[in-house]
Amino acid sequence: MRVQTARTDTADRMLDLAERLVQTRGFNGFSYADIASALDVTKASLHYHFPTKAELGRRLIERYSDAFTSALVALDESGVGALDKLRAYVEIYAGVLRNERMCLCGMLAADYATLPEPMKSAVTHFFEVNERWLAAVLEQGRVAGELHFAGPPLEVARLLVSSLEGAMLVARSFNEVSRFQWIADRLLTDLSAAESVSTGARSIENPYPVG
Amino acid sequence: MRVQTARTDTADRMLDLAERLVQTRGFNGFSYADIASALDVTKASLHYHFPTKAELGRRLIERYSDAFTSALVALDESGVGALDKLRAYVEIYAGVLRNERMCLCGMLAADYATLPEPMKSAVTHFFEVNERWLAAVLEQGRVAGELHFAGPPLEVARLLVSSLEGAMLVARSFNEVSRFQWIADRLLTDLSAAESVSTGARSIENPYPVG
DNA sequence: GTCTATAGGTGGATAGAC
DNA sequence: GTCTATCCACCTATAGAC
Repeated sequence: MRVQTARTDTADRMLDLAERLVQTRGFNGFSYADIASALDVTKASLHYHFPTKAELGRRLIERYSDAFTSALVALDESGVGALDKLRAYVEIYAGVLRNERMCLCGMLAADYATLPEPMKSAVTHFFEVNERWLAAVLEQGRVAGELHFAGPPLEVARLLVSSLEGAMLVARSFNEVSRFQWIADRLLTDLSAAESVSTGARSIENPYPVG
Repeated sequence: MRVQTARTDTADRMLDLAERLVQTRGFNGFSYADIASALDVTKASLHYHFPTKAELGRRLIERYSDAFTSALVALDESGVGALDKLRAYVEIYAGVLRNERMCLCGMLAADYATLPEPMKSAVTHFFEVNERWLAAVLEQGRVAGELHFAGPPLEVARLLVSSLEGAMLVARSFNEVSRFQWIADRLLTDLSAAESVSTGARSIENPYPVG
């Protein structure tokens, strides 16, 4: 059993940069040359670790999805209430946006038609995992009397995922994180109040700086 | 004053196809060669009408934005109520999605970081126009007692634009228009009911088949 | 207004030395 | 595991004939 010598493995650094490039420029908006020059390695070295761009893309989603899932599991094990879970969930998105990025899978959803098949199914799987987790949280909150909404939790969960992804997409164009924050706050307010009573100043803390 | 001879001008056909390619594959997901081969012309001919890809992109947004604005003006002049305006607005989006496309400017928002400057400002302008129009409709509906929401209309308008864009983005990945329709219906229901009472089957008619 | 031809560059990807 | 060198397909864009 051998621990990696380098603090950050080369392949990981490649993935880190590739991830940022996809999240900012899209899957068709960067090249192996971009990564190679930034990391001071050759394209050939990149191809050693990631034979094809399709494979690189697949690995990116895999890693991103796993990290996301871990964060959601950690939230479940934290024992906090449903509303706080939703706040933390929103904060993950906000952290991504603060780094001037779009959600990896939200970005890939835009590029969807041009993606190789393995990446396509990984993208939709990401959304489904998120929707299922949110649906469970919503149900938990409804049972606890903490959240109020009509209809199936999964349907509300889908509204949340779509709205947050869209809010990131648009807010990033304006380079205004506040655009995202206001929308996210309003979505949560509408769920936590018995009737639609969302006015005044809302703010959310900052516990999950991510990505 | 001379009417174009051809039923559809060549430049228009080029724009039509380029628009579809951007809406399905993104601005970095197609080439002049794609358009040329599909229309049976040469790349050089394309460059005659649209010297650079940046100029082609700018013209695409211009045309799309103008068509959208015309549709909104027509709605204003139709004299229908605020809720029906919102329904028609949603139906424009639904029509785009049914053609297996993403909103042009929603797609370009994903490609934003890679766009030439003139395209960037045209994209954000599109969103602002939509938000302003929606804010006016929301205010109209609130005054008429037809819509119920708290806070500034512009804030709710931004929620609507972002949520609809996100719903298109995600629904297109699943190739499920119904995902979009459920979310859009729920958004409108939440605005039209005094309290959040959205259950059961909702449906919306189909008056604006669009691009 | 459309064509042929091509420039000049970059894309993803591979062979083979070290 | 990283390099040099290279392939070939494709990219945006232009020159100049018709």
